[in-house]
Amino acid sequence: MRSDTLRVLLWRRALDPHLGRWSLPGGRLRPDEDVETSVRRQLKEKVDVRRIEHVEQLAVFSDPHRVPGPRVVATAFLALVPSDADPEVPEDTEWHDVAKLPRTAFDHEAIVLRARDRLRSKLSYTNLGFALAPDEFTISALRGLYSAALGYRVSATNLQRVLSRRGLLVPTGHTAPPGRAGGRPAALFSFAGKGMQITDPFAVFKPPNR
Amino acid sequence: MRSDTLRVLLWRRALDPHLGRWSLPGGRLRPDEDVETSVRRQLKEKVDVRRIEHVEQLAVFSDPHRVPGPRVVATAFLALVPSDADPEVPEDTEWHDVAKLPRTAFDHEAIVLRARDRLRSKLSYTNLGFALAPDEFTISALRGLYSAALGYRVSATNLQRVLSRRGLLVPTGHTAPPGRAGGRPAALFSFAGKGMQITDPFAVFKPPNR
DNA sequence: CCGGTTTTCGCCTTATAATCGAAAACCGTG
DNA sequence: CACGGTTTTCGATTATAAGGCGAAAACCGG
Repeated sequence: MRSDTLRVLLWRRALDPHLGRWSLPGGRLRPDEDVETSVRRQLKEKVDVRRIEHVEQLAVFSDPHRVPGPRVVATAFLALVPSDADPEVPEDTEWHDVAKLPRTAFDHEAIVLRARDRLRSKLSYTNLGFALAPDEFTISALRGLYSAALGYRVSATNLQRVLSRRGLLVPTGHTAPPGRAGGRPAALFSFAGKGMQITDPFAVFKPPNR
Repeated sequence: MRSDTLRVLLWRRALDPHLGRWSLPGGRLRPDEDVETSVRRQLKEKVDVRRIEHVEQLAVFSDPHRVPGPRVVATAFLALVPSDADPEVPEDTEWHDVAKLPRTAFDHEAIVLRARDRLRSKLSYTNLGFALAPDEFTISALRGLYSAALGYRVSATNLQRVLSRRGLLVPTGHTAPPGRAGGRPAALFSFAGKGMQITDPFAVFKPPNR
């Protein structure tokens, strides 16, 4: 996630099935690890991504013909890094705007879109924003992130109020330097916690009392 | 799902790792099928379940030690049948109350609980009720189903209003025979559609206008 | 016809989200 | 240093969704 675009880390395939096309980082599962530790290992190995704030299972992709040759079952994951992390990426690896994906290898485009959809819905009913935002941020910066991820303009006013009421947003007291064009300096905020947690408005039909 | 309890179909293992314990139906993935068709096949083969109204991926369970011996990666699914289906089950297979699970094989208890949680949350923000309810039902019957699945008493009044406003509930015009104790005969309803669809109140932060 | 029972419906309250506009706090310039 | 231009912030108001409650409706058996 850079400033105002939702992005995904892809790398050019160096091997032959679909050589040269962009593909998601990944690799084989070792016999002594579960899928999540495998994913974390692969991210550390192949790309230098520090500060992975969130990792979650996305879905299994298992179409017998999703890759040429013998069938390969893939367990796709969604992993998020803050917008200010934007790490050095190794050779043949680039961040791509999810809205303008290049030609991808295999079914990776479908996987990316699924991940995007997952992110979109979870942004609304969880605190997942913490995984995209820097440690400190202004409301309008946050607005930018949410807009980019969700795909539509969100109101800064409303975003602040909703997140505040949910107790997710805490003011740091600090204030950001005003932009080159002047304007009131923005207050800095940070997210309350770091693990993902859903925000109840879920349990419609109400738990007994409360 | 029987009347007022959330239930899961388990069968006694006939083979040795954990012989005799209750386990989820399942089996190996064939090289020419994807995981979902595999699940549907297995359900048809091993248990005579007609009217499977919903099937969705739950999660991958891949702990290296989840089963003794060489590691087995499992892709767990959530499948739902209407409460009135309650099919004939073959030998060594039984419906078990999810609230009072017996000793299960491997990590199957964890899987069942995960499935239960998934069902619970989706009941609130999707039309997934259609997969649990008969084609026609009274509001109080539906209330029973939701209460059992969610684990807390839901108000029939509110349930009806919420589902109606969402356009999920349509009156059939028919009316159910009153119970043995008398009382006003209940109107019969049915769900609007059959595929799962999420009910927007999701997109908080608002799509532009509307 | 009458009490007992269950369902249905309307009215009211609460919670959450969205809209709007004005005030606050900064810039650079004359 | 007052001024327009700019961006952020905040309060007041409206809209929408959900929950509580009780009265009315519609059936039973006697």
